[in-house]
Amino acid sequence: MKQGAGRKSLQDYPRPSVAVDTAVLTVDPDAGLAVLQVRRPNARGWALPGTFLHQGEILADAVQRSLADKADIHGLDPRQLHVFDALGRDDRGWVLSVAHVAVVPAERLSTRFAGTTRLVPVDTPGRLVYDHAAIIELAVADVRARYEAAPDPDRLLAGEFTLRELRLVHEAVAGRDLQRDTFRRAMEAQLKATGALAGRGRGRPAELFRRV
Amino acid sequence: MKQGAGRKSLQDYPRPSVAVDTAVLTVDPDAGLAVLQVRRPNARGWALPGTFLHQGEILADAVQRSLADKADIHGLDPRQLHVFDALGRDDRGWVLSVAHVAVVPAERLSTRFAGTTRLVPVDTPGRLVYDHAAIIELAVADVRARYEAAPDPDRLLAGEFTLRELRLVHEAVAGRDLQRDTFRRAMEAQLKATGALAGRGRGRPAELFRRV
DNA sequence: CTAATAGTGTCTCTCAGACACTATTAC
DNA sequence: GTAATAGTGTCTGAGAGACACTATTAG
Repeated sequence: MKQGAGRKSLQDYPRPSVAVDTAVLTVDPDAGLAVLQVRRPNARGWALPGTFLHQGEILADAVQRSLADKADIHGLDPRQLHVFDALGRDDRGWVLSVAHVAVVPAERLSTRFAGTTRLVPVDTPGRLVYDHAAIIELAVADVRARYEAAPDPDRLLAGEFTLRELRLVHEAVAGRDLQRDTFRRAMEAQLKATGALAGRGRGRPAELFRRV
Repeated sequence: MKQGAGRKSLQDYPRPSVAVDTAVLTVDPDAGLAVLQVRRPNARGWALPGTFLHQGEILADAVQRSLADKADIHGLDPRQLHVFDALGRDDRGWVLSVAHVAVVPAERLSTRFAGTTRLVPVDTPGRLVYDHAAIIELAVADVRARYEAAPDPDRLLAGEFTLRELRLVHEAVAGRDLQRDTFRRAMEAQLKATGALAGRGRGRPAELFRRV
């Protein structure tokens, strides 16, 4: 049905609050693929970092702000996953949440607030609020799909790396071992050999590669 | 930065308007894969059907309502694609738009409002407002990916159909010819033969299949 | 009979997976 | 020398693409 008398202006409609919630994933040397959680500010338990969208702010900026505030993490490249819009999902009222995923090297998480944040393996995320378990599942599926197609698309590794280093990152993301020779042949086409050798450690020195 | 004195409540933040915009796709006998457009109500040109989210409404319901109102189309199964949140994207103010895609059989579009709607091939969508060209691209990519993996996942065909009928639908979606024998072998594993024959038309009668 | 469509046998090529071999280092 | 790691040759099996053959109908 159209409005009866004249056209409703934008201001006449009640508006939902819009929030962002982010699954910040990293490859932890101990835990493997892990997700950052923050202590809930006014309640018990843990949650994904999130915030309400401020006026005149785009979603990606809200994600960055929430992580700067809650965990002192900067320079993220968040990707949208899904809008969660169930009516009863937030007891504070009518809140839509735009779920995001961001992948950062573990070193960049070193400055995070120790008492109010934790890193948890994605397979055992613990008891979480709202739709946060579903967000983690979407985030993991997204990152795994992207890492199947390209060498370290989220730049967990710096400029040059050996195929062993690359494979260990991909194994952590995939959550399973990958075959050495098959992995090399799949990735080599998307890499550029530098000619330089890694030299450190035992065994034959490995060649260093760069992304194409 | 946290708020200085006390905790801001939900009501203290200005909120964006939230809209939905939907690319309704169909396979038209003439145009192939086509998208439904509606005349802009208070301006020139054409746009994807959309509406503002009403209070206490979920996104999928807003999509259904906008299509019932603007084109008398019912029973959609919309899927979310992306949130468009650029600040200058809507001159009516601060509006987030959640893009959706829905696929419907061409017959279901027969009741659409003739003067205020049109069906346009997805390759030549014409000049559109806002981000609507981008929404169509996302919608087409989404539907093509799903039709590569499964036989007619959006049920453009009714219960039983021949492999020829199925292939013609998939060719329209893909926008290119598909090889008859390869297509059959790929899809047959995901279908159940009924034993019945189609009988109509020239040539050897084709067997009828159902989805698994 | 011919034309048209359905269904299938089969060849080739590519590629993932797997195994094994050689190459180069530390010790 | 042994242990460890890097790099590669090669076999196998699955599957996509392509071609061609047979099968069944209308006319």
